[in-house]
Amino acid sequence: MVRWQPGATERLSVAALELFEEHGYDQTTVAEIAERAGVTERTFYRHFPDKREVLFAGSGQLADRVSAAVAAEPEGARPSLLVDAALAGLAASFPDERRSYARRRQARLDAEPALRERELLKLATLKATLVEALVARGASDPAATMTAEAALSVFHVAFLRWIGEGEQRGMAELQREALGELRAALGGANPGADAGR
Amino acid sequence: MVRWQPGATERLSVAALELFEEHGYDQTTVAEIAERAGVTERTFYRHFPDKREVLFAGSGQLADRVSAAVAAEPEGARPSLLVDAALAGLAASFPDERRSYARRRQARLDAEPALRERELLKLATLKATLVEALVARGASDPAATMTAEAALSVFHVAFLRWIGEGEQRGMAELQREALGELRAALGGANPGADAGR
DNA sequence: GTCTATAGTGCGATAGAC
DNA sequence: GTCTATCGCACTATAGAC
Repeated sequence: MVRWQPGATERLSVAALELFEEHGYDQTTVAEIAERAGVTERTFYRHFPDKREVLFAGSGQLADRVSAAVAAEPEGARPSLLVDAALAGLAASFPDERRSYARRRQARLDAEPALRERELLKLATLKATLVEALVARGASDPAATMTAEAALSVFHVAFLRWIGEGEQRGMAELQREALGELRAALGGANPGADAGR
Repeated sequence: MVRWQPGATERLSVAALELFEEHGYDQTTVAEIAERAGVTERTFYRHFPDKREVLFAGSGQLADRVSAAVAAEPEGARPSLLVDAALAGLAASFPDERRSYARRRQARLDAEPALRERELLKLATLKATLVEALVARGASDPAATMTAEAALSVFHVAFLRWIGEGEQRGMAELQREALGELRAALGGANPGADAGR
């Protein structure tokens, strides 16, 4: 007989999402999550630094993919190309199969301010990762910061639509749409911005 | 003899910032903050819903000013004018006299992830407030969201520079600079975007 | 795996302003 | 009297220390 089943991190995440849906975040104790996952409360804290983190198990991978996508572009590439690469890296992490799970998860994040805070911190961390990757590809400091701000704005808006009720389009298309809207909102047609593609 | 001195909220904020500077956020208990402010621990929680909130006492006013500034613009005004109004409302909340206090406070926010999370939540709330105000002035939904994203990006970048070491320029000028950088980062010169002023 | 500090809540009592 | 701000006490759960 095995001492413990593998995949404790995922079991804890799944158990937590279920319990949050059943009784709400506040009304769910870490002990209950651990019990449903078949581990002790102490073990929960070996896998997650705190209760909020339990719904953010995959956030590290996301940042890694963005870094890799930008790093794959040639040194000194135009910012708009780097943005495209970053957005492509993000879109790859949100295939349509995950949409249903993402909707359930997002509903919990939206319902609980404590989880929303953590989500915002993850997005900010992702933004910092992107700035770092852009600088490594030769972008200068103010441009890298504003480019990352814009890219994350586009991603976030697209993601919210992706998990919106009845939405069928994929992340890549929704990101293209949001990028166009951002350009339009800033008041210019930006002629030639996409001329290189 | 009076039973309690007025201004408990501000006393608690000041005491908290001092204690965080002296011993760090984690090593400061709510009881210590309350004691320095001359109230009990229970009273702390009547002024602030939790420990993190103690450094965000004025955040409601900020949102109110942004709302008011946008609401003062004419119905159906161009988005770029509404952005200018929103940024002007924000800049008015950061006069040079507050810069020194803002630097001390920001140093604490940067040092403590828990406080950083709350800061991000406040910024997101401010963004939502701005979206609401823009929609009330006739902006359509996608444009309002992206405009607010852009405006908050500009504000945040400008604010970080405003409290930067040795920075002398005011918020209004720094916001103009950041807005120009954002437009440049998106790849177009945006001719005519500022023609109305 | 056990123990403990402390964040945060619920409820009741109290004292002053009006 | 009502209203509001404070205090006191008991209590749970988180999270870290040992």
